[in-house]
Amino acid sequence: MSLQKLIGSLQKHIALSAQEQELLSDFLVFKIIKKRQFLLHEGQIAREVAFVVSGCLRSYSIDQNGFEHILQFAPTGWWITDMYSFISQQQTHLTIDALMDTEVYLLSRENQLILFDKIPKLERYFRIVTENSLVGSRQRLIDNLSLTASQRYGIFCNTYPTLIHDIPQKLIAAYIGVTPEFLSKLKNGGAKTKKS
Amino acid sequence: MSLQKLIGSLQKHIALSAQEQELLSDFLVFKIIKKRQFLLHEGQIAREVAFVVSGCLRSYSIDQNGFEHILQFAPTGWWITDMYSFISQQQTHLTIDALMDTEVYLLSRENQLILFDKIPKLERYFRIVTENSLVGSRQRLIDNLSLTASQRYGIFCNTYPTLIHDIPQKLIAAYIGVTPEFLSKLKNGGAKTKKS
DNA sequence: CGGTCTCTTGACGGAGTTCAAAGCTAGTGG
DNA sequence: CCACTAGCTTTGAACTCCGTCAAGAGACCG
Repeated sequence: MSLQKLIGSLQKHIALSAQEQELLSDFLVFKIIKKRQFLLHEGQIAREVAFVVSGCLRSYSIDQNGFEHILQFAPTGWWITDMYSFISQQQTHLTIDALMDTEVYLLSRENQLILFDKIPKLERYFRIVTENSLVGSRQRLIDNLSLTASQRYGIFCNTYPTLIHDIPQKLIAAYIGVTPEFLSKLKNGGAKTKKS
Repeated sequence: MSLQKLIGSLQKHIALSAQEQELLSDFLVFKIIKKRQFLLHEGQIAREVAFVVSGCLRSYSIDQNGFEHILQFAPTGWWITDMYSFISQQQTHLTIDALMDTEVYLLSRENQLILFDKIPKLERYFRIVTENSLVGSRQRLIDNLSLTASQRYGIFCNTYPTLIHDIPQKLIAAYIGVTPEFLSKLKNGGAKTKKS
């Protein structure tokens, strides 16, 4: 059953008894999000964090000129939410939608905090997951400050090898921080040597 | 005593008994880092996380062209380390040094993990601190993808109002992601209208 | 097939960089 | 307390990377 994917992720960091797994599953909600459907819309409150069992979600913000900037892709095995809205229960500035039909388990912040008291090991698990997310976010910040668009594209290909051929190229551009036109020129016209 | 600053930060999120405070303090090391001295050098391992009691630290990476990119400033009340190296105990690519004489409490990863078992509330505290750091890091990523250098300078002034006049301008440039020359032009020559 | 969305390509423009030089500030030593 | 040096800031001109705008060429879906 698909719940095993989530349990498998947990077992990498903590050991849960059968009873604890049972208790946890009572707090989860299974949901299918069809391609192009939304899990979270700007202005709403992120009441839940989602664990992706299959498919792929993305979170992004829309700037004042209407351009999308992708914060995170979440393929199988990843957690995704707007952490700001999730922990403060204030309105989100992000949007989360599905790039393809996607199965998720949802855990509400309310239930998460209850579980932290009932099963302290779960608080440990999420502490570790959050630490790792912070490492990734900080690394991406450094990459954006230090590297050229071309180098960032290379890193994207290494980070999300399964996605490269499965999603529109304009989404990759919105992730690495360039326009779709420029990414296209990077991949094709790439060698723009001045003619001799 | 300066330990009260740290306890005060903890009490914002959790309640510690006198015994627990005592136990915690046995695991902390107080240290003074003079201006320009290093807390962490590229190639070392970040064995500790630091809580700043007074003064200010910064963490930064050096790119292949020798340019510094500042990830974080840590004035009074902030925690700082290289989270990647701290949790993996692998070699760091970051450097942490002091912008002025700075007092810190150091907590080693080893001791932190012991404390998480002895005082689960501390794991909660660091879970919350890490969640908040993640929110800040993700927001900065969005800002770097969406905003102009001028707008990012404005945000810096709001985020670190106490630092603006206390640190060299080139450090602000290295934080917002422009050259010192360009930041200078932003502040002065600012209105570069084409002559009529 | 037709329409919409995506990808490509090119000419032009602009935000930010590079390099260089000169003025300023601040720390250091006598 | 002054002098000297080293680093910081400013300013300018040339340049680069990447964005903008526009038009055409696929690619997907009903």
